[in-house]
Amino acid sequence: MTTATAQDLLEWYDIHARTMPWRVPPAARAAGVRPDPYHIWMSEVMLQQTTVAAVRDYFLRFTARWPTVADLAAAEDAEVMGEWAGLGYYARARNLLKCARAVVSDHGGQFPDTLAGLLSLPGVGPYTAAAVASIAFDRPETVVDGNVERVMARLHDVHTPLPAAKPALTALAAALTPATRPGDYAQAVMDLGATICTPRSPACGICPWRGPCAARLAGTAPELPKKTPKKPKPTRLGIAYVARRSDGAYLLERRPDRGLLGGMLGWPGSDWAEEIAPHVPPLEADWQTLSAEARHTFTHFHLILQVRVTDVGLNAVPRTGDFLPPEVFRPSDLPTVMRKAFDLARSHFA
DNA sequence: AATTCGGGGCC
DNA sequence: GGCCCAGAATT
Repeated sequence: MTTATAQDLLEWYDIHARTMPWRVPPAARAAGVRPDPYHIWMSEVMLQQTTVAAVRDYFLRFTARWPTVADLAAAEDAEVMGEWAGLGYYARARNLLKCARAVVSDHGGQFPDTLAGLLSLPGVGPYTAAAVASIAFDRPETVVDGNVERVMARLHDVHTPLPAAKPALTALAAALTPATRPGDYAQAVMDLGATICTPRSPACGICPWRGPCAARLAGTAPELPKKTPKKPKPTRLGIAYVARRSDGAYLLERRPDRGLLGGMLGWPGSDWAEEIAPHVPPLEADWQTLSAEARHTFTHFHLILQVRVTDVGLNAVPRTGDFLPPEVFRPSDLPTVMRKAFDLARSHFA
């Protein structure tokens, strides 16, 4: 049994590092190229509980539209929320904008370069602060994400279930973090977790840490890390109202900043509960219920959304929401469940 | 310590 | 269907 070292992983990373739009490859980093802290921060926020494949196009659109943190700070809320639509966890988008504005107003447009400074920013927690500090500012901070938890649990054959095991796994990860190339090391562990030490059927035979891995020796790698079982998801019901005006405008409303889909554009409707909640339609009209419902699963419940549609004239006055004309309303600004409802309604209007 | 927050890709 | 994902904020 050998001992796991950061050096062994870095040598693997020098050859096998994945390519990502926000990443500076190890060879370029060695030649002195520094990552843009704005790019690292934005990619890390987008990557929270989100796959690299899902993030890539969003990252490219955001950085093309807002090339600097000052550009982003000057954006309208609705622009940023619309550009984030479909990526999920919309509190991230609200905090992204808050954070950009804080960097401009409180830090002279430069991201703090310490763990504590980064932790003070909205939407930046222990993981993201360590990622930006190590990758963008070359500080020896320890990133602990799902990949690191899995790699450490296997490397040391830890059977304590998550999340209880997190402090122990964090300590094990910290003990391995090197003083030199901490950013490359952080990305190397995550690449290892994403490509070799995967949740199912890990490729232990080609792992740079196959020698020192305790779980490989014990044969327990595929079943680690253990996790406490999660609660079943209930089903909730609701109604969404899609009103189309004769000029092509649609009746939409901005959801409150807190809670589910907070800050996002959506169709007026009932609350979502075990039964259809009592409510008043957003507009007095002849509503038609579509035969198909929109089905959608959120983090903690399934939703079956009944869709009601109507055509109204130019003089229609809504109780709630605003009619957005075609040149203002982009369906891509809608979160996914609202877009599903729109797709059903659109086939009705067509 | 538990819960609330999205969405998609993979079995 | 459930599981996973470069988690953070709230209660």
